[in-house]
Amino acid sequence: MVRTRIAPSPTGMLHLGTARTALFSWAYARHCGGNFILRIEDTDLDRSTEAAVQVIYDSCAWLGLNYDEKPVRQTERLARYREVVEQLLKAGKAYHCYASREELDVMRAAQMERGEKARYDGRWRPENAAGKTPPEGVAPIIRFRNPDHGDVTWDDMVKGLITINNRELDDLVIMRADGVPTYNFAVVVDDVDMAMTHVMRGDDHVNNTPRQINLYQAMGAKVPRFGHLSMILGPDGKKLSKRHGAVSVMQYQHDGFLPEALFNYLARLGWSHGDDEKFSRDQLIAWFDGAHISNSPAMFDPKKLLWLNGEYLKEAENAYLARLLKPFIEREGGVLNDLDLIAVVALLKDRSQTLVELAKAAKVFYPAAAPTSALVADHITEENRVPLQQLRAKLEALTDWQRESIAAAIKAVVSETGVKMPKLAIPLRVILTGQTQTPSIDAVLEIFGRERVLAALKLV
RNA sequence: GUCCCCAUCGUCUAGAGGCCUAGGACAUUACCCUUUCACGGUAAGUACGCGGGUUCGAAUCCCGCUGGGGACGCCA
Repeated sequence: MVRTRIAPSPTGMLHLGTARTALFSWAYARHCGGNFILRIEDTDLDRSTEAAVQVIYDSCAWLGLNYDEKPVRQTERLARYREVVEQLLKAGKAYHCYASREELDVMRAAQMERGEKARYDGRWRPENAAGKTPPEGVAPIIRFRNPDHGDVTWDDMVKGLITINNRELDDLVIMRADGVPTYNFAVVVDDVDMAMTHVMRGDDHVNNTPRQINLYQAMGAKVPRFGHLSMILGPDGKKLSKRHGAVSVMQYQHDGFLPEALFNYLARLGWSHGDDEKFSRDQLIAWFDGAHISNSPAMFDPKKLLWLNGEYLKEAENAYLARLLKPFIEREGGVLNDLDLIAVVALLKDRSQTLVELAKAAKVFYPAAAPTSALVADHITEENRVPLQQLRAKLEALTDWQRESIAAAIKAVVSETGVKMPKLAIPLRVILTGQTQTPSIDAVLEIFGRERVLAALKLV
């Protein structure tokens, strides 16, 4: 049974990169009929917050990344990590290290200077610590005794065979002095205990993987299949980060994106299925078999996401959109009743790329929005005053207030008076909305309603 | 600096030796539609980083170079 997971740390928002990794893991599990699990990696006690945990839940829920089991929190498993550490210590596969942080900084700086890769030199390894007395009052950390020789090789789901020599690796810290495990250790213990079969994560973890494989082996556990997803880059070609702008999932909700659009975009970034650009969750599940995952980094393209969002907006159900739009309307300080909201959405959805845009465009329909008299004066000329008055009469006489009949009334005025269509439509737009650019004027009149239209035309 | 990874239009990508005078999508430009602005439709330009091999034949395989990215924490 395939089991995958996403393991974010609750230190702020859910990053787009994390979300994409989650999406791929989720899709793969779903494709295989397996399980997808959420694990909160909160071992960084200083930076983890409850609020951030909630953000992770919210982000997953918004994107529809449903998990199959109760989320696991690493801070609830501290006893288990200590238990495994004890076993490793007893087996001579881990040891206490008394080196101070300052001491290690000096060591690394010296190594870099010599042109070497910075790595722990093993000064407290059992074989080196023989004659040493641990410094007074220093609580030791615990390091994993990494093998000295040989290669670690694994067949990566996306990159193929990767081999790293143990000489490149050092003895990683697996537990802090306070008994809290570090990432590399907790991950392995958890993935073993949770029976993970496939571990997908960012490319930036490639260097951790060989050490983790050594840990799996030291624990006598089965090594899962790894898949290292290439990075998402910002427009400058560097790893996507906060300084590039919006990188948090919930920010996109706030900015008026539909979850299905972000979902689709993220799925398509670094994965492909022929020429398919727009696809549903079910299609992704059907197609996502672990192949066709790109092994080169991909730049995040906000324009394409915007386009996709526009596509999803166009095809979304009016009632669904109206519901989503309401908070955005309120944010813009507007008021529209539910009936109007649906009509407005129906009219504007294929002209907007985000809910924010849609909400802004909807402003012209707010009861409060009144044109300035100066603007009106500019557009009411001797040429169109009479036609506008005629139109008012025709509209007043209409028995139904439907777009089609309104259009017919306008056309009748055009043919009877010979005034050009724009000369009639533009002033109407201005009188009603204060803008020269709006959707089709008959549709606008319909939404405004008979009373508001007739009242406005009275001023002509 | 050391190690790891990567390399097709500006961007996301298709391409698993001949189907490629390299396809799709976003973006860009032009035209059409049109009551304005959008939507939509049609079209155009734009790419296999360089150099060596292997092969009858290479975007596809190998090597080197160049370029880019990542990692080198008691962060995850």
